[in-house]
Amino acid sequence: MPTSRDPTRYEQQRLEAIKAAAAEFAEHGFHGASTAGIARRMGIKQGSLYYYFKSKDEALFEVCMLGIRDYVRRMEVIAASDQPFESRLLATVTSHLSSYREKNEALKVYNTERLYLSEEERTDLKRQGSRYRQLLEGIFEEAAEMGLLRPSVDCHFAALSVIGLCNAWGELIVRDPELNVFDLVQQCTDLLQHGLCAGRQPTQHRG
Amino acid sequence: MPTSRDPTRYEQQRLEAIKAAAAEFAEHGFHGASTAGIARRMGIKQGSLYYYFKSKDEALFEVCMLGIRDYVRRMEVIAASDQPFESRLLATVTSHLSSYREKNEALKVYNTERLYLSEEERTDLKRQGSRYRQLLEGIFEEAAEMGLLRPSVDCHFAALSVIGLCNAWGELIVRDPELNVFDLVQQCTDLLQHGLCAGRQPTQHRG
DNA sequence: TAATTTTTCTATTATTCTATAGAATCCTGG
DNA sequence: CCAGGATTCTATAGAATAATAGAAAAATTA
Repeated sequence: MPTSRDPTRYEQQRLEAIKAAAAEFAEHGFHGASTAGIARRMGIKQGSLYYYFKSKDEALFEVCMLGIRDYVRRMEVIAASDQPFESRLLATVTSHLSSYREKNEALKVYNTERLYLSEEERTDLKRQGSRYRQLLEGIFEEAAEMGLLRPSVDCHFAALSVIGLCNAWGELIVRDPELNVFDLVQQCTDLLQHGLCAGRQPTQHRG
Repeated sequence: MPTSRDPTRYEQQRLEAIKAAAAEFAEHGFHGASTAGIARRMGIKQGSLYYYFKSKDEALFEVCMLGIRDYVRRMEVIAASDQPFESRLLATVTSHLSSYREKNEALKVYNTERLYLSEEERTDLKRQGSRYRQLLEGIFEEAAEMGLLRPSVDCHFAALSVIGLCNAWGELIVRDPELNVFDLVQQCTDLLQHGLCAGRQPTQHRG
């Protein structure tokens, strides 16, 4: 007997279904994927899937949610920490790229397929995505106030560039299992650091 | 009567068909797009499309080819020019981002849908894509030899990062018509320049 | 204008796939 | 073992859509 807050078998299986859907959507895209394929990955029949999902759309929504949830959560932690800017940037890139190596197909699906959801379904997701960006942007703003960034750098631009660069490498990581994520994290962080930060001397420039 | 090398009406219309397919694939993805939708954009009926394409797959292939052809061509020009490194980097970013603003939906389709093509069809495209990357990598290698890059920077990584960053911003450019591409080009180039290049003093280091 | 070629249309086939309904099976507690 | 609920299966309805064939229309040439 499961105690009051163990996951039900239903809940467990539903999670399996979401993961199976994530894999299928990541491989074939939402429209190219079939419910039969998802079911096959779970070892059940196509019709049985509808015990866990109301529709294929709902499956996509759940996959996207799964993809972004942890991702945002980790950023919450990084943003809330009192580490210096450089460490936070490193942590952000590490978290982001590791997500992809951990076969987080759901994150890839979130990135590439979410726009096929209905307007309403997307607003929920947008909240999460925006939160991520804002947290990251906040980190840059703090750094900017401390004079750590070059004055010409726009924080909004910086945040989106970090996300964009990491997603681009993420796609490559998913496709090529040989890629060394550790090296990549170093190189990306290095690129961003030099690209965004002021030189060695903190440029104690004050208007 | 068209002279010996004017485009035939057939060729013109076929190009229209490819563009219509590009728009449809860009909006709905390859599998989500319908041949009826492509035909509607051209103002013809669904069945008539097959006068120009053997199959939907062929349409995708042609769209991808259209997307990457000019793109590579422009890089050929940039790579062959004798301008200094900084100008070439700027030109690369400008060319890349402008492609997206010019509603080059085909390039977006190339980026996101090409993996749904058959193995053989993809090899043709891969040649083009690799060429682009190699040309860009070559530019970085030249710069490295001249000591313009920080020694820790890997040229392969640099090239892929430029492409990745530009594609990421490209997606945003396509979705948001308000975005000022000119500003963006500046900011991206700035980020890359500082991120990859050695400091002001060209580090006249010689082994 | 008549003949011929090019282009488009209509109608249809064949297939695929989502979603549903109800039967069958499995599991659990009594 | 039995009863009742949870889970999965089979079968199918219903819709969408890629691709084909042959007729029709439009354009071109003689």
